[in-house]
Amino acid sequence: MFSIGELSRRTGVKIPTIRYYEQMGLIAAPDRTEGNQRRYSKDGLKRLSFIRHSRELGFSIDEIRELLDLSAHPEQPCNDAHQMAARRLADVQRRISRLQRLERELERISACDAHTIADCAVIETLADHSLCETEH
Amino acid sequence: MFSIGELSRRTGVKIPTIRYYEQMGLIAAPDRTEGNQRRYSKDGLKRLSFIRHSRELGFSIDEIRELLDLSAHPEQPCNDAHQMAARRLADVQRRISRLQRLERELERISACDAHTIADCAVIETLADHSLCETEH
DNA sequence: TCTTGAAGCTATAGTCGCTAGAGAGATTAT
DNA sequence: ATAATCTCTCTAGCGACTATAGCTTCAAGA
Repeated sequence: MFSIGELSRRTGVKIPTIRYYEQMGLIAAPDRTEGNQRRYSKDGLKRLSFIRHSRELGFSIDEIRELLDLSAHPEQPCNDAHQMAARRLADVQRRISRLQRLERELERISACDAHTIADCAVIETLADHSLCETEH
Repeated sequence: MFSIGELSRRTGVKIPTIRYYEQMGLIAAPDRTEGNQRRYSKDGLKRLSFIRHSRELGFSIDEIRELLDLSAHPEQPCNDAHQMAARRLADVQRRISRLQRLERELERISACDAHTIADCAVIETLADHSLCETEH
């Protein structure tokens, strides 16, 4: 049995966030002590780890809810789960290539060595979109 | 002179977002028609393009405010602007490498070809963090 | 000139995923 | 017993928008 602080330490999820997840229905309301404090079981710990990990991978709260529903029916086909992972993957890849374009442009901007704003590339480049290497 | 809709079309910034920027003090309140509708000048267009472009590069509203302040004083040194670009760049690079780790993990997850949830990698992998290749 | 339909106005509330604070009560260690 | 630390609920705030309702104005055609 863990207190909420203990659970927080073990999962790396902040205390208010745990309570928020409970409110959102992602985790069940746990048993309470006589003094009304939450006490979590190993199961609660596992579920929260699942959630944390999924969030880190970029799944939204709603998607995690779906995944949790899926995992509650282990006899069913896992197509849905795979589709979700594939969507996540595609999204992550899109974000990567977008960021790489930004990286190139910021590198270009940073390379300038003018001494006053008047002839400095940062403002110039940001002001005039047509100067960009790539569209975004 | 552009209407707000025209400005929106030309910059790709949505109408409510333009009004929001005005409220936040990022763009000046423009002149109005007799009937109280906003009318923008070329300058307004330029400024909004600057803002849009900066947002796309990941600058926050506050950072953009700073950049706009800087550009209003072109006689000053541009160190600040460069520092901001450099910070942005470092941040973008961090985000890229983080996403690349997620990409690898999601690829691994998606590669599974089980037929039911019970022996499917998605849920498994998400549930047990220790299975991850890398820490995150 | 009149009419009609698109576009614009303000104000308010909602989104997502938390995070922070106040003020009270519970638990734990000494 | 007491002090220090945790935890409780409730409310409000964050950033950067987005949506809605109910109204007014504009521009183009008849």
